[in-house]
Amino acid sequence: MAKKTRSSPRREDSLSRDRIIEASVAILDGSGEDGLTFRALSERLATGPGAIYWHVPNKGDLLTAACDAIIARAMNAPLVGATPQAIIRTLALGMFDAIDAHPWVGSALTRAPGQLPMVRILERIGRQVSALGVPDEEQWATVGALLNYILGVGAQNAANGQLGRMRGIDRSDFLDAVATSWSQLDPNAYAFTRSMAAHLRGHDDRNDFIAGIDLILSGIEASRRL
Amino acid sequence: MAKKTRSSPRREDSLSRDRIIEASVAILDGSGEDGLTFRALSERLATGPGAIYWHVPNKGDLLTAACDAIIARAMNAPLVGATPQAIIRTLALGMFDAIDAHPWVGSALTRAPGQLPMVRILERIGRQVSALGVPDEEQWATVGALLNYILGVGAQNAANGQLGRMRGIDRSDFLDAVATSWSQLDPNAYAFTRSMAAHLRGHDDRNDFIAGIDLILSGIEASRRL
DNA sequence: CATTCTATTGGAACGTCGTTCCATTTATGT
DNA sequence: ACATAAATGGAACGACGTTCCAATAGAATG
Repeated sequence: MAKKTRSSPRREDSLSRDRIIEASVAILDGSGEDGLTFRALSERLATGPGAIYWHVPNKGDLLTAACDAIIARAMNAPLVGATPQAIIRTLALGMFDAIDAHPWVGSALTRAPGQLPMVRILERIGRQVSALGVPDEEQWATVGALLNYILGVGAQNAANGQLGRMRGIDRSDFLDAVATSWSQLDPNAYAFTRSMAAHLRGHDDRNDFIAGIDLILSGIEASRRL
Repeated sequence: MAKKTRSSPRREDSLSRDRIIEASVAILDGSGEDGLTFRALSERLATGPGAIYWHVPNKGDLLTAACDAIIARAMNAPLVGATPQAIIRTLALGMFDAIDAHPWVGSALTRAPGQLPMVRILERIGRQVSALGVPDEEQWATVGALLNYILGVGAQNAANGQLGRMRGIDRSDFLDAVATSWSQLDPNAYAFTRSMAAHLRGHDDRNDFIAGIDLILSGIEASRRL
């Protein structure tokens, strides 16, 4: 890769970081994480791997950049919300929907700690936590609770999609298979897990996700009242 | 790979699933996720890749099995706790410490959704949530909040360790580098993140982690009182 | 004890990946 | 028009997960 210089492209059909990222997102959406290879990318862009490396340092950075393109879109959506709580809920749902539409974002996020995509989310949520009146010394832990919960659900959704794809079945069939295997566990050793198997079938991911957010929000409120 | 039959080994130095998993854990601890290859494993066990495949179906399953060995140890530790809350705190800290000692477990966990290692954690936490008096229909979301938070922190710790290793620096130096890059962000667009940069240096991961657990626990309590 | 059979072994080989290298092409500045 | 530098694209490298298969070693059989 090299430093950037020129402002206007030298050729009409020239390569650019943005075109590469755009193509990467398309491949990731269409073929999942494993589908993104420099060879697939070369073919789609009608070029060779070497040309791509002129614009992008390595695959990890490319994945992070593709992830950031999605996150930036999700976090720049206009926020209509009366209270900080309402805005946090909207932000969280925005993340959920973004990862639901682009499952690879879930795992890409966890591989880029402290980098741009994560910082975007941290900032948006942090401001609302601050607006909530959480004292300075508790803000990190509070934002961390929300952020890590969102990341945890996202990573889980990503993994479900990935495993399902590998076995050639869709997400709900995969969850069904998990529910079946849970219901065959030892009744004594895994009583709780067995009781959850029923709930796992046909539950609403999104509802359960936002219920978790509400739980944390009410924890924040409870702590604030002490 | 093949089906299991024999009970006693045919040779003294014979291969076995357990010996392979044990060696995998050693390699993962010593060289991180990328260090675990069938070639490295072959060398350590003084055999060839083909022999390993007789006992293990593929790399993914091997990683999950290695992960499960760590999780099983952590979740079978004796639990002394007066209240369900205290037990949940102990379990969560056990997970934190296990991932801190074996960072690769953090990312291995997210790649095995609904499988044995996750189920172990789900069961242990679920029982305490149940003991807490959370109504049946809220148990899934409640356990999910705790579990996903733990997973999120774990994945984050794993990623920090992995990125640090790649750059040849240790964890605290890596966090320091992140803090530096945060403090150079635009003051208007990233005011909150900048204010967190200071906290990031020299904070106690473990304390912040348990503070998040307490936040969720108090949210559970608050919801229960409604 | 000799022989057969089958579970296991270990190393060679295949296809794919990320990445590097480099000869070639294209636009710019003189 | 020519020299220079930016940008391209395809060949090649080393490492990986996995498959294949000829060789072994203990168990079972006679």
